[in-house]
Amino acid sequence: MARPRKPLLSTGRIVDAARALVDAEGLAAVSTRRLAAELGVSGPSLYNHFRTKDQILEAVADSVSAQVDLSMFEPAADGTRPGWRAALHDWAVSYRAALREHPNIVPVLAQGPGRRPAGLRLADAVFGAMVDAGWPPAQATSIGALMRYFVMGSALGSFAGGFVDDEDAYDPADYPHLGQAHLLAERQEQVDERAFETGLAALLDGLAVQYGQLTAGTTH
Amino acid sequence: MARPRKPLLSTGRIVDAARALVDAEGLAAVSTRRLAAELGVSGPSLYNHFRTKDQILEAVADSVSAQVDLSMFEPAADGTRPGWRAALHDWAVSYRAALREHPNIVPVLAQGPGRRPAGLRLADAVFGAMVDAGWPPAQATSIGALMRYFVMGSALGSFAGGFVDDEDAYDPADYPHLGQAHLLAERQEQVDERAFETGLAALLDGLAVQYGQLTAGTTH
DNA sequence: ACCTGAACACCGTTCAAGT
DNA sequence: ACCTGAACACCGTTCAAGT
Repeated sequence: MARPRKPLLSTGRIVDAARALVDAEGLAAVSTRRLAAELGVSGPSLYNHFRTKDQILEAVADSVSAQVDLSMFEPAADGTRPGWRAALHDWAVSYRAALREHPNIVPVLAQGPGRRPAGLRLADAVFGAMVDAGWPPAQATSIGALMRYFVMGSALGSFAGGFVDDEDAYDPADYPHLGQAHLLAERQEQVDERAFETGLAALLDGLAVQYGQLTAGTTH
Repeated sequence: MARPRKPLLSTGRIVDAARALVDAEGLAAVSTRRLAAELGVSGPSLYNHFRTKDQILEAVADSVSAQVDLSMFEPAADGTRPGWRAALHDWAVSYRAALREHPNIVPVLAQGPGRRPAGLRLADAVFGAMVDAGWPPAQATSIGALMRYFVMGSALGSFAGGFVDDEDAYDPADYPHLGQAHLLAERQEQVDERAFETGLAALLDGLAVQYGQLTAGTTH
């Protein structure tokens, strides 16, 4: 067949298949030929729907950004809003959870929103909410950036999983304090979860101090 | 020539050339053939010194980890030590500075220390210093992890540089708060620097609160 | 031990040809 | 408009052959 009466492919089908492949086998497993085979077509067919392979991966990244809950930045039905601290906390948790469901695409996401709509919506929501809460624009920008650093860093790779699960790798003569490091790998999830919550709480506590100084500065 | 009397290659020369290539043209530009050409040999020659291309990149990553200053975790000549907060601050600044000199290798570094000696030395130093400062081991682990999240996230990609430098990309109807976002790209360095310092200060302030509660708990 | 060229099984992308 | 196979210029890696 050369051209079917109904298109075999669509951008949506390609993105779904690419995301499944990335999740199952990693970024390196995604080749245009492999992805096309998964979709039952030949490799060059994809180029009718995307200009490059990179744009397919960008679309996968954006589909993951789109999963992040942003509702905490909107006023509730009764017109009230959660405080900026609570909103920021819940957003960071949702953000990290979305990335951890698709960890292999995080390096692509980490390149910034660029022109990806879901990434831009996310940046718009957090910046707008911080400004509305009384943060000066420059500080609101910093908050968007530093939260991103922390969430991306925590999702990019497991801290605990970065250590090999082999006691012999940690010679006490070379690394006197890593005697238990080989245990990290098996408690990966707990270790990373706890570090994330600890860091997030510290970050928000520290920002609250700065916010207090801000208000103090305004009053006199 | 088949085999020269003096080896043409060494692991050191290969790593230096690979790091230069990564810095100049990015990870994607590193192919075994290209790297070999840069070194004046044929592609397969590299396999006499490294088992895979990935191991070459790991070695480059470790050579960057080795640049991170760890001296703030050691006792000074007079036996005194900086406090854990000051040490952590200076370490984070040095860590980020080292990564920002070689941003293209950060995704490799972000996979964790694995068996890379400089990466393990770094993890050993910060964990040991936190325990010596009185943090319980589990919390010292969290601190190592959360500092890594933040530094890696801040080095992995510029926040500001992630936005395109094109006013038309930010339709006010879609992104009501991103009217100035196109200006971020040109102030990239300042914006990221400021966000990093703001976040680092917040993180350390927040940890200081937790440290205070720790001591309070011990006394009664 | 350390280099070479040839070879294998892949890549991303372009393009003319088909309907 | 949307698919195909053929082709181009690449990949990482293996291996027998050379000294």
